[in-house]
Amino acid sequence: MTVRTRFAPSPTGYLHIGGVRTALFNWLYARRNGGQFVLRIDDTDAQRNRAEAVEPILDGFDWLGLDWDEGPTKDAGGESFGPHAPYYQGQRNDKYVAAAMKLLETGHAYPDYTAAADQDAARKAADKAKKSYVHRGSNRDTPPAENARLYAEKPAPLLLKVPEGRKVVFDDAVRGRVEVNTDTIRDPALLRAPGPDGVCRALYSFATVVDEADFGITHVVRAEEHLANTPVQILIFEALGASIPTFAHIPLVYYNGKKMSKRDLPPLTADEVAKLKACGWTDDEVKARDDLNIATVAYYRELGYLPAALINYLGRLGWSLDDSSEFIPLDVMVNNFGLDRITKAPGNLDMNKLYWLQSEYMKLVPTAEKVERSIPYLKRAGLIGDTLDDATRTKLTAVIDAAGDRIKLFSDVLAFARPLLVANPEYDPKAVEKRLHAPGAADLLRAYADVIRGVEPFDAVTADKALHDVAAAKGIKPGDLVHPVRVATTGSQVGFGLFETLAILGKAETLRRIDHALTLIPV
RNA sequence: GCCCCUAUCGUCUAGAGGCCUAGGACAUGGCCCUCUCAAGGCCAAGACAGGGGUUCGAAUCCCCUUAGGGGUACCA
Repeated sequence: MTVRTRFAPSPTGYLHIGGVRTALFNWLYARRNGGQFVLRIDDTDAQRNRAEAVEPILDGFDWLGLDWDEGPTKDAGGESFGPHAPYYQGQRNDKYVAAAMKLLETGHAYPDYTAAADQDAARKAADKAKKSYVHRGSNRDTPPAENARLYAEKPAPLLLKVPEGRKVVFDDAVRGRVEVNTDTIRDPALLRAPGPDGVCRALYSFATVVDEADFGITHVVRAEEHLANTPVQILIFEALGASIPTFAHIPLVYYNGKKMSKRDLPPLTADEVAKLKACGWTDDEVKARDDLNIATVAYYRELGYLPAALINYLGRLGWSLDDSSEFIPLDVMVNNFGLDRITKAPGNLDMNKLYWLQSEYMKLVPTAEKVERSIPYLKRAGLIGDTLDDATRTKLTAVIDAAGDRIKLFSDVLAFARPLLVANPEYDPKAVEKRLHAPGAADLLRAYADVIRGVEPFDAVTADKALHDVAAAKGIKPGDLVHPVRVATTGSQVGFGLFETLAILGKAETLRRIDHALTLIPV
């Protein structure tokens, strides 16, 4: 039997990284075993079924490279592809109703006419007696034929008749054996009472089981929050006469020891906001994007993380390859993935470690590719137009090459490229104060300018030699000259190698900038 | 309340009775390299939640306690 896994997000308008990890495990397991990975949209909460809510999810998967074999089409227009279409639960209600009617006829389900008030009272009474409330509906013991007649006449919530005095046992692929007594399981609602449109809509647990059976899902890998309703679902599988998939409940992803709820997530740091603004974002734009937090894929994408780094990090969170591997490229992960090495305890999102992995992956990206991938960020920042002319591309390539490992995120390219791409650098007042207003700085700059005027050819090596010559002649350490020259030509105290910087600027521009910097120094 | 799950350095984890004086990684601290910033090299500090058992022997098995978490809907 081929392995078939699935991921079933609710359309909320953004893609949560906890969900991505669950999806990744499903995807990995399917790919490892030559099976299929199915994407299903759980929109039984009908009103929210809008393309705009689904799009960020599909878009995110696309960016991450997690491809699905069956499911909604990428345009998020509401269409599906695959042998079991549609893959939107909102479009599958007739199937759920049909399955429920079968259960009604076979006596596995019954309508419940219990008044809400009576149910509440019973619940409160049980609570008072320190017992768990296990709901059993009004028509539980009515003959099936009678119930079917009643239901046709007067539809009500349709409940599953949970067998009494039994144990539901299953072997969870990560938790191990789980046993639950059916006497502690309430009769769950399968179908709601008719809505305003007269339709009886399926509840999540029922819809999911019907779909799992219909899609032929063999392995249900999902978040731990679903562990508790697994016994109920197994009972539904049994009533349906469907084969029961293997379950694997993976622990949640926490942040600072807590579930990642929006209010506990940190706001964007000043550094992150600065990076976005360097990429051309306005304060209002940043504020308007309330999905920009560490729990969403959008955050990583906008700041310029590599999908490969996020995937590695998320895959390694709660799963390990062995006792020492941290850097695990996707192909290695695919070839070695198994449900048996998933941890049982929740894991905390560690931004430091993710960032470290990001830098490791970034080191491996060839310069030409870095250039290509930086283009959207540079465009947004207005540093380049719609097309990248050859001269700028050459300059940009040189910048990215010279910046090397300093570029951790694609948004970092801006900090290195801007001073060199722009007509005049912005002078950081602190840098000017410290390096240009230092005693003797102007003389040193003039001395250096005088020397390089005659240097031919002008490149990193000759610029370096010229600086050392000047330093030696003046009897100072090279560093004492490097600093003022750096600030004079880039406006900043930090950057990659000074001589690479000067080479990229060229002799004429270097001299022009030094001249300009001299005007900033009071006589 | 009731049902269920979980528990190793700050964090992610290795560990399935003796290979454990508990290994690796991120983060942290120190030193080296160095024109700044990165990168790199070396070193350091840092954990089996607590208590009972079982056993010749327990991080590993059992029980209790404690602490977290999930569920308890005509939500998903």
